[in-house]
Amino acid sequence: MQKQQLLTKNQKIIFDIIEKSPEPLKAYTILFNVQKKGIKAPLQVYRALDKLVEIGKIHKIESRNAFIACHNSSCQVAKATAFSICEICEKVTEISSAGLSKYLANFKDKDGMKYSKYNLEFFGLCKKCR
Amino acid sequence: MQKQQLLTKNQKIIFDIIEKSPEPLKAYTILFNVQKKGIKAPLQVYRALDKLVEIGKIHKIESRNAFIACHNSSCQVAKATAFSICEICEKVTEISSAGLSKYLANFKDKDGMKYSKYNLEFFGLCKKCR
DNA sequence: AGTAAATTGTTATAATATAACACTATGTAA
DNA sequence: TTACATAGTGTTATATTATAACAATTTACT
Repeated sequence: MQKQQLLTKNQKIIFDIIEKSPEPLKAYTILFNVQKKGIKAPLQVYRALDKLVEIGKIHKIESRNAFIACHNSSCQVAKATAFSICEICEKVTEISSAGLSKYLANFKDKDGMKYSKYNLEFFGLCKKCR
Repeated sequence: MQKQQLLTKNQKIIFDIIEKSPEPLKAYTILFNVQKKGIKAPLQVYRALDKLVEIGKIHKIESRNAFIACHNSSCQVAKATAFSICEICEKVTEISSAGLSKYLANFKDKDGMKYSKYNLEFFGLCKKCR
C-alpha cells in the first residue's frame, strides 16, 4: 500500500478515476473526465497510463483498448494477467486463480521455452447476459 | 482446404500477403503492399481482415495490432488462440498445445463459469534473442 | 429473371497513440 | 549547496489504427 504514495500528481488523478470506475476506461474517456483537473492533452494521460501499467496498478485490456485497476493484491507487476470479458455488456473481471496462474507460469512451449509474462482474455457471456 | 476457394478477390489478396509473411502484418502495411493490386482504401483491408479473422484463417495479435495466418490446422474458427511473442525481435509464434487448449477450454472461474473463447499472449525472449 | 445477402468502392472522419522539444521537480552524491 | 542524473510535465503537432455512411456490384439461390 506504500506504492500509492509514490504516484505523482497526474498518475494519481488518472489512477483514481480508473479505480473508481466499475468498467474499463478508454484513454480518451479518461481525458475528457480529467480536463477539469488540468490535464489537457492525450500525452499526459498516456504517460500516466504507461507508468501505472508498468508498476502494475492498472492493466490494459488489449482487445478493448481500455484500462482497469488491478484487483489482485498479489499482482504488483503487470506480468501475469487474466480477464473474463462479457461479449454483450462488456463487463470485465480480473481472474485470480492460483491454479490458472500456476499452470501458465509453468507452461513450456514445444521448444521447452518458458515465458516470464502473459496476458489471457476469456470471452463469453456473463451471468446477467445469458 | 476447401475454405481457400470461398475467399473473395480482396480476401484472397489480403490473405496471401499475410500467409507469405514471416511476421505479423499491420493493416496499413498490408494496405501499402496491395495498392498495386487495386486495393486503395483502409476499409477494403479491414473488411477482408474482419472476415478472415471471423472464419479463422488469420488471427489478430491484440497487443501488437497485427495479423498472422493461422498455422494450426485444427483451428477453423478463431475461438481459442495462444501465441508467444518475443519482446526484442517481435517474432510471433502460434502455440498449439493440446494440454494448454484443453486446460483453458475447461477452465472455470470462481463462479463456475466456462468460457467459449479465449486469447492468450505469452511474452518473453526467443531463442535467438537471449 | 428475381431477390436476398454479402461484398465492393469511395469519401470522409473518428479513435487511438506517439514524436519532439523545452521545461520542472526530485533524489542523490560530491 | 551545488552539481548531476532521472523522472515527470506541458505543449503542439502528427502518426497510426479503425469505422461511418452510402451507392454500386456481385453472388448464390429460387
